[in-house]
Amino acid sequence: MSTVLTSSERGVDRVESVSRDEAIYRHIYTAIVEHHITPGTKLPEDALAEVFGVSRTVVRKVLGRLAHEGLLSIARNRGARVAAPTVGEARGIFEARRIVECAAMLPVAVALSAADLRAMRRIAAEEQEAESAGDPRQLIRMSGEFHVRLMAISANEPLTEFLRQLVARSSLIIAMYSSPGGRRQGCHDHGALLDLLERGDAEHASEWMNEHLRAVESSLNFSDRADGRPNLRQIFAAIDAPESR
Amino acid sequence: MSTVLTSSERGVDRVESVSRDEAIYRHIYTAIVEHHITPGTKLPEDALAEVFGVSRTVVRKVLGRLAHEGLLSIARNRGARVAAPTVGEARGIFEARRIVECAAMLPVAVALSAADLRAMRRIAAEEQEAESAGDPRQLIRMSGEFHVRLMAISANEPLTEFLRQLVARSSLIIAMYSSPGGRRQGCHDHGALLDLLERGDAEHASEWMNEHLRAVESSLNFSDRADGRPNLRQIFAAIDAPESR
DNA sequence: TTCATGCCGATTGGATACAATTATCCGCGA
DNA sequence: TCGCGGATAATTGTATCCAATCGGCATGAA
Repeated sequence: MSTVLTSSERGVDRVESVSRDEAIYRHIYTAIVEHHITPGTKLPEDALAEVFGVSRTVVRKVLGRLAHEGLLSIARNRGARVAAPTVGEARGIFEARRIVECAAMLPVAVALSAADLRAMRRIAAEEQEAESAGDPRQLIRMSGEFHVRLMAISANEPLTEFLRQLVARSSLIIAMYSSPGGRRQGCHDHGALLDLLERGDAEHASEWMNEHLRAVESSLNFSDRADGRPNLRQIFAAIDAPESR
Repeated sequence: MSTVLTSSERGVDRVESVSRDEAIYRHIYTAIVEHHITPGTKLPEDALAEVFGVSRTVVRKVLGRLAHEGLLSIARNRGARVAAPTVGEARGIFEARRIVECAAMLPVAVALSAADLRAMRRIAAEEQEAESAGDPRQLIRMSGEFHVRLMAISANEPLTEFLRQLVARSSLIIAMYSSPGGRRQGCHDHGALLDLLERGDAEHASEWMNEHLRAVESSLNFSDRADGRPNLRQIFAAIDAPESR
């Protein structure tokens, strides 16, 4: 536990230009987005500082950034926790994605080059591979990558950055609300969207995206755990009946 | 210069619940957005710490937040400066606003209540007052307020927060590129948009917003100063001709 | 048994000290 | 006179220290 990661384990020496802050940021970011740590998990400054071999100062900077992106929630004097979006927040995030991603299909279709299309098809293929291989972690990574890279084709930096945050938070939402029995959220083939864009049919691409995001959202199970803390009254109302029988 | 602001000057004691960080953040934020400090101005940690009567630690935290919102640019070991968006960045920001604000007109029109409409009309009226009074600072504040509050009606927190950042950065852009001779950017009457929304005509509201934002953008003068540093070649190419004449 | 209260350990917030990097200014040489 | 180093001052980056706050636990009373 007290072992300090080597620089290769931290992935620092691979690209020398990446600062130490950035490397630590990516570590925690990836751990959250890829479900290595679950919503609600506490992230004590001391422990992180020890793990990464730095002082709390730099850890706090990184935590502040992650909190600003909505991946952590920091309560004063109570430290940082992996964010646990409420149902309301989750709905808001998906609504924002629908508005932004659908509207962006027009500029994306306009800017789409042959090279872009090739790169996107490659990502879609890797996504399919991950699905057949039953690798949910890789699947969620490539699915997010697909949406963000698609937006990046619009060459609009603010929108792309915003969507990156929304996609990351979507991953949190999936960690919290994905129903075990529900079908995989990646089952929709992103290739169909690329076909539409290749034809320059931004109109239908936008509609496709809208339905896609709605499908992902409705595959989630928002009813189990109520907003905020669990709704004890509702839970025990259901349990009492069998006992009294 | 070395005078520490009193708590009333900092606006802290008005609302006791606002933390010190937040108060300092708002001070700097307002100073930037309302053009009290111009793009490119350096903000040394020491000086700010002295002015606000805190240590560099808290100043640094606030600066980091502002940088993350795109209002400051921080270069390593070179400190923070008020951001100076390039022409490309400026275009990207306005494009993002068009995409987001136009698409949001539908949910806004759906959610619009009578109280919302009243509040928005009040803001539009204050905007008009500021314009007739020739108070550009108040005008830019109310214009930004109008757009953000309008988005807030959609009750979508991520989108509203994103737009708040875009509007703040738009203020920076106006500070850099507004042509002195050009007509005031607030000349478009926001009341017309409210009329459309009152009728529930989201379609035309969206079109109106699109044209409005294009009008604001085209009232700017992007040709004078080129991207990044001044394009010397272009400048001297224009100057050489008269000399050789 | 259960709830309230007070103390103690643990963790975070903020300030200061020190290290590292950069910018500036001055002198030197071409 | 202009350009080029080099030394120094200024500013930022990081670590550590101390104070403040919170949560947990034990104790005691109802």
